[in-house]
Amino acid sequence: MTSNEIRQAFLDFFESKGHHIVPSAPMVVKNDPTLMFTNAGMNQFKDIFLGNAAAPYPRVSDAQKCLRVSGKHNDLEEVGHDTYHHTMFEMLGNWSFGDYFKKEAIAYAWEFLTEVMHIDKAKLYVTVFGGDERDGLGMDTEAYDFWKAHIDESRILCGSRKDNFWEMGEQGPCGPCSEIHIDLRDEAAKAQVPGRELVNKDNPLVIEIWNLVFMQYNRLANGTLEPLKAKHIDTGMGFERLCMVMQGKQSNYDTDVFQPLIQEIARRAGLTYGADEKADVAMRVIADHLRAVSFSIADGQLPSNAKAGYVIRRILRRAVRYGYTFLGFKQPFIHGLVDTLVAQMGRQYAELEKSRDLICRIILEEEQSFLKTLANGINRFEEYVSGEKSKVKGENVIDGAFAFELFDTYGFPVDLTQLMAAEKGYKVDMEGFQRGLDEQKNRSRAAAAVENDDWVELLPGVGQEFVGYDTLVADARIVRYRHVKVKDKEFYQLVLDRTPFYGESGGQVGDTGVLKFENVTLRIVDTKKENGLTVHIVNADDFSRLNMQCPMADITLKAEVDGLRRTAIQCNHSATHLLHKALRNVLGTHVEQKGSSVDDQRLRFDFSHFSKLTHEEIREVERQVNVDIRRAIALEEHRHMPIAEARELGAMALFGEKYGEEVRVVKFGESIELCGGTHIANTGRIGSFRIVSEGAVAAGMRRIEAVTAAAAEQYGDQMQDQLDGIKELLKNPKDLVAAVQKLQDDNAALRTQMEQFRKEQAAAFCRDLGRQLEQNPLLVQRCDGDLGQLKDAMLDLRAHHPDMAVILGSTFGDKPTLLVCLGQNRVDAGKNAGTIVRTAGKEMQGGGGGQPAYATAGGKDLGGLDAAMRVAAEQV
RNA sequence: GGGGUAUUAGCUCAUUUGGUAGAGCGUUAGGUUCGCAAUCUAAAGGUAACGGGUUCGACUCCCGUAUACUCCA
Repeated sequence: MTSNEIRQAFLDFFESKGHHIVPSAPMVVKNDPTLMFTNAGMNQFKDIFLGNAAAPYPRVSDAQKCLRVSGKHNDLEEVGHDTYHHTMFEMLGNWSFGDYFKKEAIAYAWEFLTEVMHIDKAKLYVTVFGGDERDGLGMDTEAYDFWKAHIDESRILCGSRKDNFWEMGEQGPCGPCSEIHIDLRDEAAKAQVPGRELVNKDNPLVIEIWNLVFMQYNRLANGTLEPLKAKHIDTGMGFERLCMVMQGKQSNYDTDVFQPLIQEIARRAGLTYGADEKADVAMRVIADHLRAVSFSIADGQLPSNAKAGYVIRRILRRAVRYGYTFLGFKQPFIHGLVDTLVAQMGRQYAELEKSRDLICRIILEEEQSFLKTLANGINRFEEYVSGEKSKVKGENVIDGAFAFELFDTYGFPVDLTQLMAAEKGYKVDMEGFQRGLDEQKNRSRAAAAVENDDWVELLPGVGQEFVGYDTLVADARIVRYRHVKVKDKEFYQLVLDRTPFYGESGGQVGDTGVLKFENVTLRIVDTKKENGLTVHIVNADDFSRLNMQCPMADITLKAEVDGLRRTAIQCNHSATHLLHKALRNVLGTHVEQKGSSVDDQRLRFDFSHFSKLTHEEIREVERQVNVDIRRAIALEEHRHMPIAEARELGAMALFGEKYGEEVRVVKFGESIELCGGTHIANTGRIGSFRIVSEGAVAAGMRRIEAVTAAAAEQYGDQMQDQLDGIKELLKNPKDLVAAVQKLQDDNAALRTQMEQFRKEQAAAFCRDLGRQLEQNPLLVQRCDGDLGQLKDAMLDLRAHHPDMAVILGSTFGDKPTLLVCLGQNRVDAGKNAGTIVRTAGKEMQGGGGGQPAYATAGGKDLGGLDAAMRVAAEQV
């Protein structure tokens, strides 16, 4: 079976068992501060497990793209060196939300593996939770008994809490789990060591393929467990591993998921996969990382210098580095592999196919930039080795601090430093390097310390409702709150049962406003969304005042959104939709939203497009948006439309966004988008729209910033004021541009004339001094003039009068300046203009310095200038 | 979020206790050539990112801001 057939068989199987098949959620996670990327199949259902959202279907199944590169699961450095670690992989899963439980989950898994995949039962082992004293839990006998019906008891093993008790985090839903393992070894190996002794022992051929999690407890903040009312099933099967089993391979990388990529890499490198271990590792690394990076870009996460974007950049760089070192790719090559990947997976993941061009360009640009970083590092390394520093220590040792500087500041991988050092017979002081790295880590950890107290539940089990589409004021009760401390700043986070406040999401900023209770006003400084919860961030002092006054569980507060600010935000958000449509009209339908940020000041819109917008294009886009504003189109909003119907309507969906089965559709005339944000009731209220800037963000990506309403007027006013100011200065000419042009031309001509005049003056001055110097090589004189000009004159004179000594005193403003210039013969005789001006400068309460032949000094006392000149004259 | 580095001519980069801002490429003009490439000669091109401070004097030292790069979280 091909990998695509296997994936389809899985989905078909669970569909036949009454499961609803949902698409993979984006790999890049939004609205969850604890997670940057989807790292497990259950991520997109986290809201449901936490009880923040209702399940759309009782039974669901999918193939989810996942990325494990940061946090708890960080497999990055393992990838390539073995046969089964990946950054990006697919997780096949089936879920039951309060529907079926252990019995069916076990039966389905067994049926799929043995009757659909026809895997030999003699190769399979299962594990169940063996109990844990600390939690006071006994063995999961339920699971054990259900398994007994399918498999011989000698193949059921009991596992520890580490392997067989699954938890999402410190707190929250959790439960025992049951894993299915497969023994892929040959008969001889099996005869030597029985498979059951190798389960969960990191043997690459006795591996876990499926984990069935039985969520039945909730872990409280104090560590104790309470039973869940609704029990859930959460399963995850490694797709690449299943492919390996089904295709009779011993490595994930030998399946058709990776082989097309690996073969293409081998072809381009002129090598054969399997011939050399180091080259093989490199090829696996590149194949894996290409997938991770391409899918991330398709999901809208570009490589960048911070956070999630930086993780993606690092993955790509690791691939470039392996190709560079072990496969001899000194030029960008990874972008050339995108077509192979699209051919392999583009059918299952349409976003990949659609973003092919963008992915190619961005990877190419990143490769070029990293190769530059490498070249830069190599230069620095060569400089260091050829310089003195490395020889001071006597030994051929590269200072650890230097290796760390290369790595930390210039991004040069330390293993490359080691490699280059070895070629020159040097060693790198790795202990010193590690010290630097440790210090860095400690600094970061100390700075990142955030203290989150536990949630205080006031109204357990009470849900929350967002009413902000329809009203800006609502009565609300506090469901729970917690104290948060970030670097000496204290806040409280509140969850309300009803709220008009929009939590930051989809690029729209959170609302601000107040909560009122009797004579107490709580300022809400920001509103955020966390795992589907709207969290209100409240000033700590305000909250303490309220807290002291009354029992908070009983009171009802009045929640009021800052209406003016919200209106400004809504104008910008609605205008963003109009802009999106206008851009597609003017530039073409290749234009797609790649990022959007809307607040009360301005809107920012990133989109795919490959060249700079011309002035005319910008004007046309602006014009179309303003026409839509003048048409005063009423907002047409569908809050709960089935996604299929929305697509039918032609609504624009964004890749990288997670959509449920029911979506909200926001329609202004021909602009139809899936959007959860808040909007103005009628485009007419936007008033006016101006584009403020247009520029590049990355290869193939442009950014527009614009303003609307009052801000647009203000922008126009500023421009007009500037223009009026210029006009007035130029006495209101008929043609302003021509007038400015003339002004510039005149100015240039005058400057040339002035320069000419100055040169002549300086030349005359020089001639004059020259004549005097022929009479007497010592010249002491007061003069006025530009210091720079005098300098040029002096240096010119020096060339012709090796015996000269010129001392000039001048005043600039109310400050005296002394200038001493000596001919070469005097310098050779040991005279030093620098020391002379320094001593002479004291006469006018100043100091100075310079070079032996030419020096200046300044002072504060104008009256001392003559004395200073006299002192200098005595010393030349 | 924290640390480090950088920002100098259109581009790539030099400039050491703070004391005369330069090079290569590119541009322009001229020479050589029927013309082009090539080459020679010359010229133009600078608010040293921005804003403060220290100093007689700041590209250089200090503080702040912006942008980019980079490492850590």
